Amino acid sequence: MKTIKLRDKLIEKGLKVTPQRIAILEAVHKLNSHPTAEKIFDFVRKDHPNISMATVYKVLDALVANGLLSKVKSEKDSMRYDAVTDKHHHLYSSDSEDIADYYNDEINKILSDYFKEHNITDFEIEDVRLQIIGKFKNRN
Amino acid sequence: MKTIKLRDKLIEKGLKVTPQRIAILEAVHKLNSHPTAEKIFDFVRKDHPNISMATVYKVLDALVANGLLSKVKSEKDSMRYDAVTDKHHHLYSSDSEDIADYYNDEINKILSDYFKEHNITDFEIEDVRLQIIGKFKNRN
DNA sequence: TTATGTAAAGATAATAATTCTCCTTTAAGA
DNA sequence: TCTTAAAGGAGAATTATTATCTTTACATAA
Ligand SMILES: [Mn+2]
Ligand SMILES: [Mn+2]
Ligand SMILES: [Zn+2]
Ligand SMILES: [Zn+2]
Repeated sequence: MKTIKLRDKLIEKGLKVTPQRIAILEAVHKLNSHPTAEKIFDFVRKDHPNISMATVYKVLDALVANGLLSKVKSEKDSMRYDAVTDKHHHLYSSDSEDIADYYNDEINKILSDYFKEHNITDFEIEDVRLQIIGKFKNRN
Repeated sequence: MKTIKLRDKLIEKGLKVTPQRIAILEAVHKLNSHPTAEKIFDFVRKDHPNISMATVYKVLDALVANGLLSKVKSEKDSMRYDAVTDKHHHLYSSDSEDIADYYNDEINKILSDYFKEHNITDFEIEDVRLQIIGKFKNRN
């Protein structure tokens, strides 16, 4: 995604446009691997050697709160960040920390139709996400 | 679940039977709310005032590794533990830290049938779990 | 039944991830 | 250009978890 686009998204949300925010947004897009805050920090530091870890966390929080990024749960202690904010699911590796995106509108429809007919007692569904656990093949 | 049952499960797995292990297993069963290590510690401490937090973590790890408990991912920093080790899904509250179990064999079959016919490129599925996010109603 | 080896428990330090506090800088609008 | 609120940087603090080291006690066999 173009920097100018990211800039517009920030403005749209009433957030100040700062080099750090642009850099962090770009980093998550470029890394494209559900990076941790640490990974993002290391990447951004190349161009912004004075950026602080606290800034990374504060910016990530703000971007997630405004829907420009999303958070992904992981088995490990650290949070993972995601440039994809559209509805999608995740493939989790059972033997590494790899997480991959999984888009499937067919299954979205199956689930949405199912839960339209079978509602859960005392629970109002807002979103349904799949955690697909398994092994990535052809990795070298 | 009876203490004697828990004792047998430990023996079956070749784990030494200790009062701490029994107490922690019982605690997770009794709390029945996907408790954190801290919550488990507080509960167990009533009967075992000398138990250490390190023991709680070590025992939880051992029990999870041996399939007597399971772990549940959460949005927050801390892990949650689950007495239910059978296949099931989770309802996550979008406005609190509540997590509830959700069993549904019908949907298990739908998903398993679906993925039997539509396999994911370069990925071998081991398990599919639903994260159902929404709001619990009738809570007081 | 007691002795003994080993796995586990307890105390506490260390580490890792995240948040907070406080001060300085800067983006954006007047 | 000036003003000001919002954001960034440095580092301390907090929280969750893990590691290390010593002591205890479960399990088994003499
Ligand atoms: Mn943490
Ligand atoms: Mn941690
Ligand atoms: Zn994703
Ligand atoms: Zn559960």
